[in-house]
Amino acid sequence: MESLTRRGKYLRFLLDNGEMLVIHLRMTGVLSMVELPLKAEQKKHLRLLICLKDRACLAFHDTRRFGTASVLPPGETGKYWSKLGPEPLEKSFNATRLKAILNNRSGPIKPLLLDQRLIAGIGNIYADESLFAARIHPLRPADGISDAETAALVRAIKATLSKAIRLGGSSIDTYRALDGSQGRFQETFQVHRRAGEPCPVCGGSIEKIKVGGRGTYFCPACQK
DNA sequence: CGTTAGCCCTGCTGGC
DNA sequence: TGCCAGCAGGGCTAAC
Repeated sequence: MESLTRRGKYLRFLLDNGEMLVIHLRMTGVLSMVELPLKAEQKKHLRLLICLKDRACLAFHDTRRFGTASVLPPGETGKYWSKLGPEPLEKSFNATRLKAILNNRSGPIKPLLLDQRLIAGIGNIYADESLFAARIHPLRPADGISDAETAALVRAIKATLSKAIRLGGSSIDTYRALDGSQGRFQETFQVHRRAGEPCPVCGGSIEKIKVGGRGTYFCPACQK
């Protein structure tokens, strides 16, 4: 293997022969190192097994089978990503950039944050937490968000994603790191999956609604 | 073109 | 206590 990179939510393994293995874990996908022979439990929900040397293998397990893995031929490793929006942690993702994305869009802000063609890599958890940090209601029309709020939202997205990465991600359900360890970002959720619990800022009750078909958690007092 | 609804899938949860 | 409907969600497609 030449290199392992990430673009949005896609893992990209560039192989020696120029092909690219692309893996998307979706919600329940897990990568781990296993050793042959596999135990019965390791065979359950196994989707892909890549054996390297000796008896060491990279295993891709996925209970819900939403995850994907595919191999791109050498000539097609570039255009695959052309539809994805900017990386939110890059310097070039700033208030000006986000403003341009939200401009002239009358729909609610939250589904736009989840649209990978507009911004790459923000999932449902991180959209909820970012909007809370920026004090923006998830149903706010995107083109009605002020310059100051747009700047706050950029800061919130960067801070939320950075913190989640630092804490190893969110192990709500099945997510584990390669070594099997759990992420700890879920311990710091402010609003996500906390319906009925008190808001950490104002003490009011956190509400849950559906936005764009996704469970959405927010504080109706803090987020306007 | 923008927006929305439905589908895929299985394990867990909540309500009775 | 046991059962089962409903929920969870990223990305794709279809429909409007």
